[in-house]
Amino acid sequence: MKEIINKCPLFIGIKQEDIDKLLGNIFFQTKKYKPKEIISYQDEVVEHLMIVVSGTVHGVMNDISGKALIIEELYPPKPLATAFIFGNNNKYPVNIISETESTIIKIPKSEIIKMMKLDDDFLLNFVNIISGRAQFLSEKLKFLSFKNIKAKFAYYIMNLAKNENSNSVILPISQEKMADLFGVSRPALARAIREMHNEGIISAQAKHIQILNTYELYELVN
Amino acid sequence: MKEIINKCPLFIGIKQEDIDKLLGNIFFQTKKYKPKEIISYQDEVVEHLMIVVSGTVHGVMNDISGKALIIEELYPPKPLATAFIFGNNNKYPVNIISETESTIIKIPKSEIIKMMKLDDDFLLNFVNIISGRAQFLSEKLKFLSFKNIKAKFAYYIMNLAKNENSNSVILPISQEKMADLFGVSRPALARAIREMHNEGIISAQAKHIQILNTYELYELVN
DNA sequence: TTCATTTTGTAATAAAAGTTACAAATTAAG
DNA sequence: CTTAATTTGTAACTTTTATTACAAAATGAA
Repeated sequence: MKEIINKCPLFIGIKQEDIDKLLGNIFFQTKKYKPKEIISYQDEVVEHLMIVVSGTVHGVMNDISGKALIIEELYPPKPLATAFIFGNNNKYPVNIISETESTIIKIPKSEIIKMMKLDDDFLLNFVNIISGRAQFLSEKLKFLSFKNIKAKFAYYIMNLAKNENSNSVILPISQEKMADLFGVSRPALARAIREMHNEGIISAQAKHIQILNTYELYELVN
Repeated sequence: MKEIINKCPLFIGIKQEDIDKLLGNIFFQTKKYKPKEIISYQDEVVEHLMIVVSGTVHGVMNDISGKALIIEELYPPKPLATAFIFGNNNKYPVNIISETESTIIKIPKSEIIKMMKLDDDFLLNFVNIISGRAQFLSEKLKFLSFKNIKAKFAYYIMNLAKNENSNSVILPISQEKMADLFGVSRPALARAIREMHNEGIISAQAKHIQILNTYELYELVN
């Protein structure tokens, strides 16, 4: 179990002995769950930091018909709902269900604060994780908030081009996956690409995209 | 200036003398900016916590043509880009521009950590703010991922009804704001509500909504 | 190389949502 | 209570996207 815990993002960069000291100074529980057992309910107030140390755990949204929509899969040594422990709306965004037999460490909120004060690295890790989450969501939201598919694709290839520092890029994923990332249908994405091609803004040939008119591409994003 | 600072969300609940002690123990700059002066650039690495203490500051996305899209307006005593100081992608998501004459306190990253260790309430405030940000974004993202406006509205009133534990709810915000939250146009939202009303799923009269067919409402969400 | 599989290109049609504009209803302020 | 301001209801029309279906091209495995 120790090997699992010190691979947990919360303890990255902390020496084994410091982790032991940290965990020795606080109160926490280790709890086992059976397959399909509910670990916590959507909208329940989050009182603990939970870390999966064995098994698989699912974040699930249920509808009334009993159909379950798996939102997230969590494996050891992932901490759970880190960004939902504090804040003004600290409730589980989904049901948390043990998929297999699983073991979970539960650390109460008050003890987390203690840990942050005891160890600079833990503090930094914790703050980094939550911040990273906000940043990821912010980026994702930016995508969804573009007004149409052309804008999304324009933004996407502009980012690729910026990283490559070149005017021609090779799409690293299939249209299918890209459509999924953008939250649109695949033919609609293909059509958007085709139209941008026909308008002379880009030259598109399968995965090979060349930016022909940077100005117009920028215009599309807005 | 003191009165401004102790109203800052980061210092809420901290006694004036403790705030003084806190700020006395760390290094920070106070900087003045002229109207239209750029405070920091999009994609620049965030090195400081900035707090607006006078004037107005804009978060702005620029396109190549020079047109500026104001993303956010910031007034005293708002802290700036709190969720972008730490994390693995800690860059300004937008350009930060001083709209008027403005004064800004700049606290280096390392000093923030010091402050978090010096004062429990500051630590909690900071963690609460970035967590709240992640939660806000997560909620917003959930909305955007529903397949149409009816689904968004159905989910929204189901949540209200669950909290109220009743079949009839009173919308707590205007359609205008709701449309904004959903990322849709206001008339389109009004139309969706009207159609659901005509279909007998709900009864809608201004802010008063009554759920008539729970099953169909659930169906809409999926 | 050849054949099966996956990915991409395309089109027609339907559904959803945006835009604009204005009237009716509601709310807030004096 | 009256009036102004805000919010809500509605309609016509346009744009965007989804859906379905199939052909062409690219890829990969035998």
